[in-house]
Amino acid sequence: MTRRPEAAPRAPLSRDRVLRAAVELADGTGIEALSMRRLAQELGVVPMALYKHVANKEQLLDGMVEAVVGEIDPPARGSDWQGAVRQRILSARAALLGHPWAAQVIRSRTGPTPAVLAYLDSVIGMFRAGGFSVDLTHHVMHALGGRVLGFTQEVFDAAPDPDPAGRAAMPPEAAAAYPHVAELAGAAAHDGESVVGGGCDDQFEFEFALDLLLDGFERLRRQGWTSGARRAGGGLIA
Amino acid sequence: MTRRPEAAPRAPLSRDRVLRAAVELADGTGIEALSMRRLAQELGVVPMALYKHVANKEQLLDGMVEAVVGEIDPPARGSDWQGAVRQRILSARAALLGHPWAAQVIRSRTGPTPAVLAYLDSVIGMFRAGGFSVDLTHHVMHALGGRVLGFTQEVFDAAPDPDPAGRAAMPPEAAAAYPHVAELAGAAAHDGESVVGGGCDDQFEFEFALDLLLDGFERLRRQGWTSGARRAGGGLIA
DNA sequence: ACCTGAACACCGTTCAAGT
DNA sequence: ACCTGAACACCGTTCAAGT
Repeated sequence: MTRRPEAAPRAPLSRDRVLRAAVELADGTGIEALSMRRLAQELGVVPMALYKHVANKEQLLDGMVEAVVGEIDPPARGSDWQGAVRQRILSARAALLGHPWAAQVIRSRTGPTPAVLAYLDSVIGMFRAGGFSVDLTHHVMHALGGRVLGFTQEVFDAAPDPDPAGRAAMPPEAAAAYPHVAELAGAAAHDGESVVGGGCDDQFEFEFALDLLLDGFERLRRQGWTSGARRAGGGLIA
Repeated sequence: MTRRPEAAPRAPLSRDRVLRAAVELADGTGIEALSMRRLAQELGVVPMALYKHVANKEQLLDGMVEAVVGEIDPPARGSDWQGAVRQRILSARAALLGHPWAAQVIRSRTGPTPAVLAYLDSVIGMFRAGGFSVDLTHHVMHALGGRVLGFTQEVFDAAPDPDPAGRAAMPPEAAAAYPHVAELAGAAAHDGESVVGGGCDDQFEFEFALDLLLDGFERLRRQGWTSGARRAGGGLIA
């Protein structure tokens, strides 16, 4: 009996195989269920075997981010800056949509990985090519924030309530205490939407905010905006 | 020897005392160091004693959010909607600035606590009073996202590098690979600023994006915007 | 009835013992 | 030289035993 049981086809471990298994595990069971021990079990190895390919869990998460950011489509050629940036950001969003854990993991990193840097570099380049000063480009990138990588700045991370009845319903005493929230929830209900954050059309909301910002950027660029007007007090259009 | 040692003045535990100690501990040592066991130790009690006052750690975090949101200044009277919303959001930001952990804890909650609901209700009410339709108010709240509670949608959660030399320096090979990032970092360096996310004037960037959005909102309101134009394709100002 | 220590089922990572 | 099991220092929470 020297033959190993064929049910456990021990393929040789590699950094790539570890990362792909980690992404798959996080996609399937959620990021909070991703542990070194659980991942090792999934790969049929002892936990310590993973440390041959990643220094620690932080580096594992870095590698997972690289994998997801690598899925973003390359820039399209031949459009104005606004179309180019819009297409690129919506590609980033599409890539991240398949990995619900990605946004929070990216935010938890202390710095950009090479793939993220390359992506940011290309977006910054689009603004520069479109006639934005370095100064304005800087602030505009801040204004986009995480949206540049396709994730929305929602107040809560909660998944939308899968029960339509639970979405629409708001207890009468709550509706009385928070009339404006109730009004919003009520008006959105006939669209199958609900209170801010739950059951809304995320894609529409993302594009609404993105376009509002991009239009504002274009307006500032045309005006030759510089940050010299800092703290001039209040609105930008005074 | 019936006297207890005075060094351990065992004040009676209460929900309020637990929450205040938790906020203090998170402020001082970071949210990742906040554990039920560590908190109990800080209060001089056995871990299980905490469960008399909070059902579990999730409810502890909810209570901490309530405490921080309770610090937000009440609305000011007698300004236009834009000034009122701006003041309220900057108050929220000021409250959260003292608690670096608050933004990520709020995002991790699955739903709004009563204090958060009351705050959102008041902001929604300001838009409605300012002449915004329910429809536009809905999308405008989404566009603000977490910014409505004062936290910025930065790509990374990293604290700025405390070493000024480390902030300005970018290795030559990195500068070559990411020229646009390098240009931004270089131009910002003389201000004591750096690559996107590190060492910048956060307050300025926050207000820059906030005012850009508020100005965009006002423009849509004046135009009588409705969501009927959904997916008309591309920019909002066509 | 109240309180609490031990225990359970986990973590990420170190390290020494084994081959 | 390589591999790995046991161990360390933690978690949040349950539960039964003690007063």
